[in-house]
Amino acid sequence: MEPSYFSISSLCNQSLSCLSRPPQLEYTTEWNFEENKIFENSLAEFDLDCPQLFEKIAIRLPRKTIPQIKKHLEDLSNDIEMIDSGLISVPNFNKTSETNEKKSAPAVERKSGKKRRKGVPWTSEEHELFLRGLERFGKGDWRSISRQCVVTKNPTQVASHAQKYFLRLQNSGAQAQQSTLRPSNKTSKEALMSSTAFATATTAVAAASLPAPSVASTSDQFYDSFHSYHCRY
DNA sequence: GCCTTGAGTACTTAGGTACG
DNA sequence: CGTACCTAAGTACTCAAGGC
Repeated sequence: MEPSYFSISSLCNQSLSCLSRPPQLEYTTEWNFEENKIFENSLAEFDLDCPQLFEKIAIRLPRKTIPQIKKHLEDLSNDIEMIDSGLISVPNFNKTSETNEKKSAPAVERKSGKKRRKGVPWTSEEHELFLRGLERFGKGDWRSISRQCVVTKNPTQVASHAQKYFLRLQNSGAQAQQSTLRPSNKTSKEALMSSTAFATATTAVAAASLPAPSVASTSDQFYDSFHSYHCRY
């Protein structure tokens, strides 16, 4: 039985009572990048059991109705479940990776005479799958994450990516911590981003420190990781 | 516009550990 | 004991910023 990250029915049954919301703009059914980002950030910020979750998100997404937001969350949940259950395959980036390697990642001659392939940047999709794998299998099970989630990367690559990822989280956490001690010229928005990054980073690092696979316990940990990463991209 | 430099990131490798 | 895997540390590369 695969873990369900959130119970849609319980969420949908939550009270729809009145929270103040700005006057509606023109509603759109398409979700653009910015809206998705706001949506993800909101999920990272609010607990999924939070009362009036959808109303709070809707305040941030004036061009979306509450039913649209519910549907979007449901779609996201379905995607995760279908990937987890193997009903749908993870998007295969092998072809593009190969293409990219040929285009921009030629083998590089090393001092030792061996050839070293130039690095292929991780896409946001790959990192999202990595985070889902991390949530599902826990820190350390890079083989499972590679085979079942990030199929475009081998276990060594996944491990390497994870290593730098957690290092980055720690660094950003330390920086954010410093920024709270030593005020800077940052704008309030930037300061907010730093504090958010610190909060999410520390949570993600804490989650990652748990023995595998118990890390896959709460959806907020998943979204903390998800959120902190997407702040970067 | 070109060069230098430093930060960021992907990749490699050596050492350690768990398992059959 | 051999194999497979993970971790930590180091290496190589890209790119943006700054100086000239």
